[in-house]
Amino acid sequence: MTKADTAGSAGPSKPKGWNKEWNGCPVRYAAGVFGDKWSFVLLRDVLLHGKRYYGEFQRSEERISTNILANRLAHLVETGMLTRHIDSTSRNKVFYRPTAKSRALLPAFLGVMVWSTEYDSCTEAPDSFAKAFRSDPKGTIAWYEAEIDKVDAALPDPEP
Amino acid sequence: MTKADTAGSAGPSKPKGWNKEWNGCPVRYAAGVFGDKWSFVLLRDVLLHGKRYYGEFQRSEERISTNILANRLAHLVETGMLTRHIDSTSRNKVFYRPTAKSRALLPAFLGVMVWSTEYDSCTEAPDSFAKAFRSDPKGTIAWYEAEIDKVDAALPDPEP
DNA sequence: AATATTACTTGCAAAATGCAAGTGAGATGC
DNA sequence: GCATCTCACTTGCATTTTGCAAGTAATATT
Repeated sequence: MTKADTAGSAGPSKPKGWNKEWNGCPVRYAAGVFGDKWSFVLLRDVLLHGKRYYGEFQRSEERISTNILANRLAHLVETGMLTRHIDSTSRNKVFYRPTAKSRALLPAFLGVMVWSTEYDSCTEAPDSFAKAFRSDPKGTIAWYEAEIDKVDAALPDPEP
Repeated sequence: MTKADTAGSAGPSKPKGWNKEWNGCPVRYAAGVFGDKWSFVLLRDVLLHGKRYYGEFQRSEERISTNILANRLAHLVETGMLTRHIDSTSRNKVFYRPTAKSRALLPAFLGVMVWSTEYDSCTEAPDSFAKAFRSDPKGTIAWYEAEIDKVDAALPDPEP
């Protein structure tokens, strides 16, 4: 068994309620896919911060522990939010790419950010962001989509 | 000490990372406020299903256990998403009302629902919902806002 | 006065999380 | 060709959170 095949084979089990019965209702479904702190933060890293490599996620400022990171990445792959690839230029590295499904979350995600900048008194997001999104949501979404495309275009050929 | 004063005084402690350091970044802030299964589902009940009373939340189909329910309601009150009131017509009952802050989440919330209806193959949401939101987001939001107003208008005079 | 409701609280077992220390495959240096 | 390093996880164990069942106190009902 190679290292690349073992991902998600062990470690902590999934959070409660992340089973087949936890869908049907759209809110419940969403909660099952990204309704926990770490999945949410990882999606941010992928969609907004251009992070793709395991090591990049690990180094992000929230300091997720490595077993939870592995578990959540596997969960996001399982739920079709990310795809996992071996870096062809350095076969011991792995990267994760957002899928159409996770990219389709961008509008809602940005909506949440606008809400946060309005209600978090210590927000670090510039006022210009909320302003831009409110005056031209489609344009703002398109800008983020383009950024994602740029990041993915710079990645090596995905191996599997 | 009266019963009405004891809410949130004990029970399980808050989930990790729900402290003062977990803000700044808008995504982290949002995760701190409603980035867990139960808070998310409770907000759905309040914003979309017109639920207001402790007993109503308890009876909703996900069967939240009563200690977690009390804990999450207290958390949502603390974070300014809900206000807690004693029912003046039956002083052993308590209801919770959405604030401007939680109502401001409606657009993002509905965006998430549209996403779910698109990607959950067993979604129970009608196709008409996503269609309506996509063709007229503002109108759809306004409709839900009006529903919330109706529910709140039917409530007894809030006591404290 | 007795019983029922309602909104929680408490105790305990089960599960998830966090941390530190592995492990094994592939890259790198010499 | 072998030691060393990097990288992506895994494992074990202590701590924390969750879930369940059984209270409890205040108010309402009969």
